[in-house]
Amino acid sequence: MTAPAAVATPLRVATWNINSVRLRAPLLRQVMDELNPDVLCLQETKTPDEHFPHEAAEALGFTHRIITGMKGYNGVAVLSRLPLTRMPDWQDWCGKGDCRHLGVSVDLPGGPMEVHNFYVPAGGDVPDRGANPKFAHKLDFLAEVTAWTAARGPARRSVLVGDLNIAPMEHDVWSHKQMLGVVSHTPVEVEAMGRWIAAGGWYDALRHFVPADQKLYTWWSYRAKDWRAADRGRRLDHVWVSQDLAGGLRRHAVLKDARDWPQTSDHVPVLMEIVV
DNA sequence: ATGGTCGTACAACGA
Repeated sequence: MTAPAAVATPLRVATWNINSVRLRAPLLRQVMDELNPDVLCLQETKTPDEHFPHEAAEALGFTHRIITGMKGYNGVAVLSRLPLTRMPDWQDWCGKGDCRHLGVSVDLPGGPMEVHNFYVPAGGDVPDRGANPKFAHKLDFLAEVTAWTAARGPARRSVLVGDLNIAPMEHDVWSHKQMLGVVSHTPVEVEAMGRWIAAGGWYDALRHFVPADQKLYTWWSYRAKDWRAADRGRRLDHVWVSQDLAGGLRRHAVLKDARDWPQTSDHVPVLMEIVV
């Protein structure tokens, strides 16, 4: 007689571009109340490691934390209820030392699972490599990450989340036609993202739940008078899973109401529940 | 067609 299979408990992974972790640490309580993630990946923490609000994270049950931050810009963090190990093959993308990626291993009963937390360069305003060094940096970053991904081979027991600053599909933006020349939705960026996702054999977990013909956004500009009425959003934040985890996808949530919180980020938290 | 708002850190830059 065989032993009964272990009961699979879904893991809850969330991602949020928090746009300053020091300013918005109090909002993490609301993220926990609404989404209750086991692993929370943050981008744009904008904080040197010595000033990270560890106490606030600890108080929410995130006893394991791996962070990489710098003064004023960028910065990513992985907060977890489960033990984490930083992955050894850290890359300094484009040689800039700008704290845009953490790869961690999460200690789970069924074996370790990789979590990659990315903050891809926004790319500035002009979608021209020659005229705009920030756009060149974005494309170079994507090319480097894609080459690294291809060299590692297809992802297994892995999740990739973050602010990837690209809205690849027609209904990831409010107007495909009007956005074709706007950085985040240009064909050259969308193609670069396509090469990245193919290189890792990644699976777009949010679009597993929301059909391609339905609008799906995770970001709304601060500049709109009434962001909800205008609803000119973009899907800049992503959750990708390795093919072997696609069958374990159980539920997603895009916490749109967070966009109305007092002094909130222009991105909203996104949750994925996965049996691993 | 343009300007619109944030955060960091104190002028200007990045988004």
